[in-house]
Amino acid sequence: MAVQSVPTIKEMARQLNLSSSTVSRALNGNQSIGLRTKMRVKQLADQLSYAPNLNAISLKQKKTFIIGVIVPNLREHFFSEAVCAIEDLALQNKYHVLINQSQDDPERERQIVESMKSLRVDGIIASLSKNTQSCDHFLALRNYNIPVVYFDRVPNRQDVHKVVFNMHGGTKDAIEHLYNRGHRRIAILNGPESMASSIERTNAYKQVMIKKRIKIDMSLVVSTDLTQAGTFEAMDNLMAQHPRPTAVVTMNDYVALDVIEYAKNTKLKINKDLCVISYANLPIINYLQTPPVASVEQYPWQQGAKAAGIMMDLIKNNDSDEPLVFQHVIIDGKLMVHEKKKR
Amino acid sequence: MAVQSVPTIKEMARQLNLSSSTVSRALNGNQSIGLRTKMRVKQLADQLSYAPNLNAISLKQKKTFIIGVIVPNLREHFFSEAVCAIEDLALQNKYHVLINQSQDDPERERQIVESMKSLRVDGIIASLSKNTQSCDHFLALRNYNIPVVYFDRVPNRQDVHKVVFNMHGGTKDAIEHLYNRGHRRIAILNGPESMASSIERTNAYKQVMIKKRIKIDMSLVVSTDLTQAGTFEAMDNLMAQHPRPTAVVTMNDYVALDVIEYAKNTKLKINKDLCVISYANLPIINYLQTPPVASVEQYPWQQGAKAAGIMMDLIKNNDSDEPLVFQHVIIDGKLMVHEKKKR
DNA sequence: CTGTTAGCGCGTTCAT
DNA sequence: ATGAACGCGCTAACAG
Repeated sequence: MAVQSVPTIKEMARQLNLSSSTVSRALNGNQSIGLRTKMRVKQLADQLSYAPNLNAISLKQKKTFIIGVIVPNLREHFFSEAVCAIEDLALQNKYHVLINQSQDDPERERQIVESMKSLRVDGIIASLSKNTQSCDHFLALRNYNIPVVYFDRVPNRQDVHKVVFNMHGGTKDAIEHLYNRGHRRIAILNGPESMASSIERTNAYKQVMIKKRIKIDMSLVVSTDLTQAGTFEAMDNLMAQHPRPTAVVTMNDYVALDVIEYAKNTKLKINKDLCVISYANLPIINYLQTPPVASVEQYPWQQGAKAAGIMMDLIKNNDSDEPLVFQHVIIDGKLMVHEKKKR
Repeated sequence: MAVQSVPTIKEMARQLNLSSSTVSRALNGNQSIGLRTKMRVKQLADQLSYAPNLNAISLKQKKTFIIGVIVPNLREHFFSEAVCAIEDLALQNKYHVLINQSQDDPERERQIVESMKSLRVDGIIASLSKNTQSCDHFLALRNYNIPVVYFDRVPNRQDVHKVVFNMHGGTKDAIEHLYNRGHRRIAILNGPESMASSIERTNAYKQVMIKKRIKIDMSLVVSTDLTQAGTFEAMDNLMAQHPRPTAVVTMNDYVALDVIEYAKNTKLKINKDLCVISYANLPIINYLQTPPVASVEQYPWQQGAKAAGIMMDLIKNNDSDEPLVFQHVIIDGKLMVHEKKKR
């Protein structure tokens, strides 16, 4: 058998003795094509399982119908959930989705942005890597009119579109919940200090403490690298204090798991000796013997969906002359109390 | 400010009073370009943060440098891990990765394949959706010379490249481990009957039973839809038997979690009244009060890496005339026993 | 109704 | 050392 050349419009035109534009029109449902011709073309296309070459179409239309998505990683439930939402919405709008993980490496993030620029994606939805300082690589996309919508981990500037979680409100709720349960010495287990979420948690903490007229003790607010070892070390330091904290608010459920593990190892009773509240509300929390007393739900699906929605609007109005307004959306959390199940 | 046109070779040529071919050559490090010109071009490119249009290049070279990846979902640790490996290997080889989730929906899987075909990806790495019966949509890719490598959930045919887990061996190990601990009535909680893994587990089960001269009781081998409700129902039926099973091998860790939850609800002591072994070896297992006694590690990273490796070979030798040999790689599992930690 | 032509951005001859 | 011309697959403007 001779090497089969890949099906193109031109190739089909040759086989059917037509011009390539006729074939093109037939496939695209143009009115002015004879029914008979249309049928012949469609049948052949079917038989060859023809698929139009999007590269060629993109080149001509200056649109790729691809949305790039950059997230730190997909292992975290938060991001895989957000990505699901984005993928769903994009597919509904006939867009393709190009997902890449920065692995929290700024250099890798740069490369990904560069590669998406080369691919001429129609837009990028991104959550910054943990250590990203500058976002020049994202700003350079403006030369190519590629809009960017950030979510969750966003740059600290006004001239961008972003969807953020209301960390201040969530933390306030968490700490007040603990206060209402009688806790006065409450610790915070933050991520790296450079992360915006760490800073906001600390601010919210201070604010509640002031409101409740409790003396602020900054030795109760600690940063970790989010590893288990880091958490154990931080807990060692916290529990060595006098009086020791009776409650701790952790950066996320993964850290909370490590705190619970730490408690197990040191014979502390979770939610009795040490009360835990975290962020995220992972499904597995429900399978734990001693879950945190509560989690601040961050609604990853909604965050992703909102970001994707903004992106769709931006893309669809990209040629209008409306003055560009930067979208800043804030998603409120909700304190989910994990009641002990009874049967 | 006038609307800035996007940087292209042509545009830069205009600004520099050069021809586009000169600019092209300068950017690609062609020897025959004057140093001075080369510098001028590179500087302008830098200033405009020029990025070559991959669509144009793909059109010409008939290569997109994109690898498509199709997985049922990214929520499962197994798949996100495998995807990480693929992404890493691809990036090392200067390939882009296009990840999509079928959400276990065969129709959506079809659409994704179609869209990747249109994008002219250089190859597809796929794990089939739970309910996919026919893989015609994948076979149609041959018209476009797009190679496919399957992993984990693979089609049951010889004329494809695939990386599979040695389910037979893993299950044998699991059941013999249970046998050695004294269990004689061992149940299997399979996924849908159509899944190859379910069938293989059943076969391995029968084989061990025969070898150990235990009468096979097929009422101990049940299928579920993998939901919590399905698992609870299946467990109700199993535990109603006389004598009831003392051990159960579950499809994966997620099902195992539900079995443990079921046990909690019905006051069964895990690994005492009911011994559990599952597949996957999720990180969270280590945080459970009563983890399964063992898990069959399936090495998702290796599976992904192997599939990506095969794909790279296929792509690089795509124009050679070597007779095409279909790669069938089998990854062996390992029974990981979860010892109780002591401190 | 259908064919011809041109051009999207790029790399690659072939000239000069 | 540089420019002109061509073509990848496709659509759209213009012709008939």
